[in-house]
Amino acid sequence: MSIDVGARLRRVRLIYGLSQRELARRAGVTNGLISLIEQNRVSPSVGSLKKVLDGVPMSLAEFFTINVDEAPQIFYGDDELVEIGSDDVSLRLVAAQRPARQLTILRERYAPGAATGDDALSHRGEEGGVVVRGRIELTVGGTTRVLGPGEAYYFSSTIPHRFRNVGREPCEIISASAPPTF
Amino acid sequence: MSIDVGARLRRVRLIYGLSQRELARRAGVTNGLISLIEQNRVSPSVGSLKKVLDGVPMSLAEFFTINVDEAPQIFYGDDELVEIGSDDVSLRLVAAQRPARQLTILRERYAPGAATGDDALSHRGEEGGVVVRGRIELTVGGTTRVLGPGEAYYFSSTIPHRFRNVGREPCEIISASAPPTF
DNA sequence: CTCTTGTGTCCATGATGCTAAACAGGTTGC
DNA sequence: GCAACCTGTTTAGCATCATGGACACAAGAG
Repeated sequence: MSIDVGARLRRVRLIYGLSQRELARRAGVTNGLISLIEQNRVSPSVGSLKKVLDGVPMSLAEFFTINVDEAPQIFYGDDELVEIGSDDVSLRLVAAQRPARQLTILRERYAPGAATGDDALSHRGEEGGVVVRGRIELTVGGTTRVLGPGEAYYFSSTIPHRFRNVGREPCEIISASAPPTF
Repeated sequence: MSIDVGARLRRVRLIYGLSQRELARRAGVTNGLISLIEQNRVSPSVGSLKKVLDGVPMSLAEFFTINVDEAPQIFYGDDELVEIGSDDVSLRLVAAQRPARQLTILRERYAPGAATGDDALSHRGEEGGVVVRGRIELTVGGTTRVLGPGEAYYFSSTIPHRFRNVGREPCEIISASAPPTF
């Protein structure tokens, strides 16, 4: 069938946490147009679609390339980590099946209530990590989940993300990112 | 600036050797529309562009992904072949600068008495060719034969081989080999 | 409760895409 | 010569897109 431009746009917009009006403002179009496109009530001109995507920003190539069906796995349960270590050195690999990984490991500790800031982070590369102690609220794109000890995450750093300790005890995470930003 | 949809479409269409009318017929649109799009006199709707590309066929993702700037060179003039041989054995390479070549095509010219060297050649892949002018003595493994114009050869490059011009006039061969060694 | 501010949807109208057909130029064959 | 057929371009008119604004609903603040 035809490409579901509407669903794609809606997904992209929500991943970046924008309302129709906010996206419209950034793109220099009307909110009504965003609404009509997302409902597939119109087939936007390439020019219009480009304007809209410039507000994200995202290229037309990216837009038509992203797979809306199978989103890459973001959250991993305790039992979804792959053990690649030995008896005395346990190495449990996150996103083992994800191709072309390049990781730098960090150890992060969050005080109760601490967060990575009011604005969401967004930068090059990919990052992932494991909660060792405490509980952390992680927002990636439009999805939010509270992770506890043993649970993990892995996502592309270009998707806006934010960490916040919602527990009463310190939270500890073993994380990795690439390419190194520090 | 904006994506040059017109140039992209024209390039795609010509790569596939279609006229505006033929593409229009396959796509179920009018030839006028193809013309207008290629001139960037309109910004086609995504739906229309998809219809057009279905006539190729090509996906929207492909369409926006292809690099329209660096069009691979198709035709090479005599002086556009890169010389990689020596004085008495001239090897002129086709599409030398093209990245990720799968094939090495050479126009070889042997001066009278010239040879590829005292030791026999041996490398990966397969190679073959046709003698265009003169006579060449080709030794492959234990077999030797003299080939004249119109005659050809094909063998696995791992078998030791050697070329030698046994005639009194220059010998010219068009050869091909894969994977590329240059 | 009202008022404000956010969300997404709907509608009339002007802007633009798209079609059908005519047009102009080039090549082939009679 | 000209007729037939190809090529890409242009144009009038109709269909569709895109806008600006109204509308309905929900969540908070006072």
